[in-house]
Amino acid sequence: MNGLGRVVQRSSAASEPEHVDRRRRRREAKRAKIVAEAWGLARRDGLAAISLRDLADRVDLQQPSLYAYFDSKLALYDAMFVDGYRQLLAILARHTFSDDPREALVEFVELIVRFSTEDVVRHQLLFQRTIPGYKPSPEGREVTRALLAVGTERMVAIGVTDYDTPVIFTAMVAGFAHQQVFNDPGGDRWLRQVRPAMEMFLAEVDRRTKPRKAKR
Amino acid sequence: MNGLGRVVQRSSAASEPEHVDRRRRRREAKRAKIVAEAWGLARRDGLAAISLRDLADRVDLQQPSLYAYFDSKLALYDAMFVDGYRQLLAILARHTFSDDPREALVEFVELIVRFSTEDVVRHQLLFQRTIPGYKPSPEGREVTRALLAVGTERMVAIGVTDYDTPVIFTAMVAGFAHQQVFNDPGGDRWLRQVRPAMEMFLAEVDRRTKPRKAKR
DNA sequence: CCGTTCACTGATCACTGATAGCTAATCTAT
DNA sequence: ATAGATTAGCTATCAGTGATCAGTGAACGG
Repeated sequence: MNGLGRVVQRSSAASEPEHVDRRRRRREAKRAKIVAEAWGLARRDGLAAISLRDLADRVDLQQPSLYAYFDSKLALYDAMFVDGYRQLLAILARHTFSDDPREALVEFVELIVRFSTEDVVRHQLLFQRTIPGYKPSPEGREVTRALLAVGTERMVAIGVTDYDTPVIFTAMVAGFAHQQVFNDPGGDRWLRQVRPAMEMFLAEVDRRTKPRKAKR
Repeated sequence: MNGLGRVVQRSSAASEPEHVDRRRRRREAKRAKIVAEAWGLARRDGLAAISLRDLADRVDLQQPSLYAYFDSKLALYDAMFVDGYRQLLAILARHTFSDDPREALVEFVELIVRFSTEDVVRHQLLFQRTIPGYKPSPEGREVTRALLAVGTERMVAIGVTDYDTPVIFTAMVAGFAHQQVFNDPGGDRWLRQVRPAMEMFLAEVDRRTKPRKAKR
């Protein structure tokens, strides 16, 4: 090691001295803390009722300091949006799906419905366009695309290759999640019907994929 | 007619002189005007972004005067809620459904999906819990109950009598409306799949209502 | 040790929904 | 016709909101 160890470090990753990295890490951690507290506030007061002053209090800052972490309130919502989708994607990635693709499909839908009921405001932000000026950022669009990919994977697994069938499928998933969240918050009235509904859907898929007599 | 015509009128409807009625009518008309302008503002700026000052300008009032017509902003949202459901109920009442109850079911769902896409913010207010403190008033709950009654009627018409099948049905209606509104605002990607989806649903209903061999 | 960047603050702005107190105009009853 | 009451609207003001700006002190770099 020569006289200035960190100079060597820096040369390895062009203009990235270690303490700068540490600072960035601290900053990222605080950003995450803010987002986490924002979820808490949203659950308490409603998604659209988050107050930046309340939020600042919770993370030991003054209100204007939040603007060092987020360009605007909408940017905060966007961070929450991305965070929420990452939570769902993590759950899906963690889950070990059944080998039977039909069973796996049921599990997939049930996971999404359960995820939605776990946190109403999260469901609102992720699946409904409720905040007036908000449009997902490129990063936001990427996580939604990632979820779509997981869904497409499940469609392919049951042999769906056409364009129309997934349209019906997504409507059903959205509908069950929505109804469970808003019409039976604490219960499982719609969740319990996911399986029979998916069996109905799979019967339809069978009818479509093999038009006439074929055993499988 | 005697000397004081309106005195006679008054006696006819116990403590309701005609000019009082006229005042009430004027007041009711202004209330309706306010609600109508509020819809316009909501469509322009977003449902949660309605400003009472903007709204007051549109109906030639000062902002505090709105409180003579609505106790609070939430009360305004409630009036819009009731108004929106009445619009939908009117459409359903006006429509002459097919004699074939299965065809009528398709029409029913398509009407609702079309209604939703006609006005995104109306769909938001009616079918999603998006305004933080808002809970429908008794009047609001009544119009939702009225819509439920129409749906139940359609279920009965196709021979559904159990408890679970309508749960699936409502999820599908909600899902198609939601997806059409938010994932294909101008188009008809989900609307076009309502019919095949309903045929799938009706096949399932057949399976459930006549378990084994029966022709019909 | 000097200069720069970072993290944060206090003051302030325009705007929001809501309330209080007032003023005409309109209607009621004598 | 006129005193009293009700209605419909106003101005002024409140606390709270998101956003902006100039400034401060500490940490870091050469």
